[in-house]
Amino acid sequence: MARWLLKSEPTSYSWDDLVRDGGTEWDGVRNPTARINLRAMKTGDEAFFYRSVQEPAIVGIARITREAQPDAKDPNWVSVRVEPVRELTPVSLKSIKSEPKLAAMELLRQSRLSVAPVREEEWELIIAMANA
DNA sequence: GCCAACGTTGGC
DNA sequence: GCCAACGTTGGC
Repeated sequence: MARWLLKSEPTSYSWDDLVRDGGTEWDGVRNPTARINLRAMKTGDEAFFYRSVQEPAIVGIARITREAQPDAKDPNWVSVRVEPVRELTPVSLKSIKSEPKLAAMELLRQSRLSVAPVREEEWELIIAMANA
C-alpha cells in the first residue's frame, strides 16, 4: 500500500468537514506534479490529511476509496475519492521540521505541492509522533 | 525556446 | 502583511 499526503486549508475544506461528510471527491487540484500523484493512487492507499496555513499540521488519516477519474469541472485534471479513517493528535509542521529523519519528506522539499507521496518509514515515524 | 512579469501557495 | 518558491503567460 502506498502512502500519501493531502493538503487542505481549513477555510476551504477541513478535517471536520471530511468527518461530517463521511467522504468527499478530492477535486480542484490544478498542479501537474500533484496530478501525477493523484493518478498513482490506488483504492485502499492511505493519506495524511494536512492542514495548511492556520497552525500547519498533520491532523488525520484518510483512505483513498476510488482511483483517479476526470475532474467533473475540467477533464484535463483528475480527482479521487477519499474518506476519513481516524483523527490524529496533530503533528505540527514545526515538529516535522525539527525531526532529522523527516528532512527528505516531499512536504518539506516542495512546500507548495498539495498532493505528495510519503515514504513508509516517514509514515510510521509520524504515527509514532502523534501517539507520543 | 528563452525569460521577464505576474499570480498563487503557504510559512512565518 | 511580507516574501520565497514555483507555476503560468506572453513578448520577442
